[in-house]
Amino acid sequence: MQLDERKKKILQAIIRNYLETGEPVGSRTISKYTDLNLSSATIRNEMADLEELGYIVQPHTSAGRIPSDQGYRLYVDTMLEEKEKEVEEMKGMLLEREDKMEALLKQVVRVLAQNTNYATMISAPQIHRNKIKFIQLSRVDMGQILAVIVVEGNVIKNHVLHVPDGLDDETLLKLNMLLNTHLNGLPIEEINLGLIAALKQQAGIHEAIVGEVLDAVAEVIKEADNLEIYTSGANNIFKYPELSDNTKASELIGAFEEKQSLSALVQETLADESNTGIQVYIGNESPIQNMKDCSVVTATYELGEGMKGTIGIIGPKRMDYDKVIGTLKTLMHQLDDLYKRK
Amino acid sequence: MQLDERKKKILQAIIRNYLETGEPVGSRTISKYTDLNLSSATIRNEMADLEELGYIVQPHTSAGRIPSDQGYRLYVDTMLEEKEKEVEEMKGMLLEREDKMEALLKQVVRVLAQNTNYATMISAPQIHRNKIKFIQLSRVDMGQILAVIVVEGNVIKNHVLHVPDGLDDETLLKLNMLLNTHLNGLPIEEINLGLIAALKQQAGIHEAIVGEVLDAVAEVIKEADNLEIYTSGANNIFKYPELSDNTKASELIGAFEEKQSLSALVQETLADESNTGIQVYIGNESPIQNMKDCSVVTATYELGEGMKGTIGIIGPKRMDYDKVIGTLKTLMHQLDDLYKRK
DNA sequence: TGTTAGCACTCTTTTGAACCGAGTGCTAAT
DNA sequence: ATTAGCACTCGGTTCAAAAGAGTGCTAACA
Repeated sequence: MQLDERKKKILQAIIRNYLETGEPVGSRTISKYTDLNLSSATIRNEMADLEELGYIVQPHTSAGRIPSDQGYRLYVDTMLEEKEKEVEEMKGMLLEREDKMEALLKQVVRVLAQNTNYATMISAPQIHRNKIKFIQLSRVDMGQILAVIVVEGNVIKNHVLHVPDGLDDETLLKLNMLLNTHLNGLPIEEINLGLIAALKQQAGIHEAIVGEVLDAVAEVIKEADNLEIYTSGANNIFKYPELSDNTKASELIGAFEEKQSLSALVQETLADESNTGIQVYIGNESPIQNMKDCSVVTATYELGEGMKGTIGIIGPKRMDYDKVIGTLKTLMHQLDDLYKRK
Repeated sequence: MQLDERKKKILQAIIRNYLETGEPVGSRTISKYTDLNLSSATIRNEMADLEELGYIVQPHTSAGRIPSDQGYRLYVDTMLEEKEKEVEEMKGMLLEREDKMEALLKQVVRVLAQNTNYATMISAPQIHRNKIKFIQLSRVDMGQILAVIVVEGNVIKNHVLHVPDGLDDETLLKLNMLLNTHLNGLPIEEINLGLIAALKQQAGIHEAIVGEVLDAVAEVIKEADNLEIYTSGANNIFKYPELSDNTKASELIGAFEEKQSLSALVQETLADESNTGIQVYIGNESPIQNMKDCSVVTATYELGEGMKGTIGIIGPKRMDYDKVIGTLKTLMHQLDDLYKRK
């Protein structure tokens, strides 16, 4: 048996209706609300076929049909007709351009959640911070030295050193020279034990300071790993009864709070190199086990210089894929614009 | 009518029992489980009195009694006997001392949530950043200048300036001198339009740079206002049926995600100058409307130098006050120790 | 041969009645 | 002042019946 044009139309009608109502849809509904002009009986026959083909499912004998994961998948892959309306509103809200990255991301994720009524997340762009650009020690106070470390991508790390005995200007200058001549422009991987030992030796009695500075450098690298993730609208899941029973809600909220697990999503998304930059995970396809009753739509955004991040929208399987994907697309363009204008 | 000793004992028994079970407690239960040696009938009479006095409430005619807000209040104020057990466990977990403030706070709030099974929050200590300690411009790159601003409390702000035309060493030195001589040690309030104009004039063609630096200074102050709050264990509320119906859960989760509303709690707590540093808000007493079905216990912690922050525990009204208050107390001591050892 | 009307059948949801049990309030006895 | 006892209340449970939604199948039809 094959999926002919009429079956497709019926399937589409079933899914559309189910997306709206969240209730199983029966043959009469379809017969009335499509322009196919077929009786409910005919629809019934077709529905039996569609079920056999695996696109729809009956929760129980005397209920209507709901889309299976496979049905959603077909819908997303071939039947979407993006609608652009409503998305325009968002533009205005984002135009109040923000300088601070963190504030921008928080704003984006918030607007997105309000706009879609789903739970949303965004990961801060990952920056490959390989080279040390600049190191400087300055006296802030008697006994307090500020170490500033700048690595590629203008990621800056501050560290305050306590120097009980004080440090005269000359030594400070010498240490600065020492650090800069040896470390400036150096790829981080090349800082090895030998180099560290050499530095410490040259620093003489101030080797502790060099040690602390190197620790701070190490921390910059470490921070690159545990990427920051911002979320919003977690409580939107309560708008969908199929997700808001106690255990499911608890699991989802937990996953959202413990951002750790969301990073799996980010990894997965960044790894995949599809053409559009948008991916849809339906039910069990999701890389996060807790979200097997949800659909997850992710997008990769780029802020120039290869700074890539991930946006994710988590909702019920019957989410409004059209709208979500449309919204994400415009958002991606907007972030692009934002960067270019900078 | 008055609250004599026996009534107090009965009330205490009712509350204790209700804290454990979450079910309305009846007269027979009390008669059996206390050493008062009274029949259920007598207890019934006393309970009727206690209800009239407003300490307990009947959900419906043929149910047992549950404590009213007023009842909880009396219990918390006069009947607690702190038990220290269980709390010891926490010590170990915190001892892996963390240097980064943010990491420490996240760890604390997480341990606390796991330990108590309630939802928890912690606010980063508020620092009065009044004086500028140090300003420095350094060249990082051709065309990129890094401005570092340190204010009291060692709060550090970095800002990268783009200088398309470059800047020779001499000018850089001059600008540094200019900024430091005028701004170093200056209370932030004293930076007024006159001073700004004077600075800009002296900077001549580089007035734009001075402007940007001052903007960055302004931002440090702004950041002091929207204090950071970390949360954990929001999904613990699902462990208490009385909080996990759809609308309540949604509201609570929302409040937790939108940390904005939690700041009201912080303000309130910091304002109050009680002796113990621990406050208990029961039901409607809570400063946050969404939490009127909960109890909120807050503590103020101090990290020396007047850096004060707030810890909050949010749970059902029948929370284990003894344990929570005990835990908070030891935690406060621990944070104290942590600072002193630094 | 595809479509449709009709009907028996299935299964969930709703409704209502009966009943149970927990707990109270009150009265009368101790 | 305390208590035993009893009638009463009211939510929860159970069960059966009815309603409703939807299906599958058959037979008729174009």
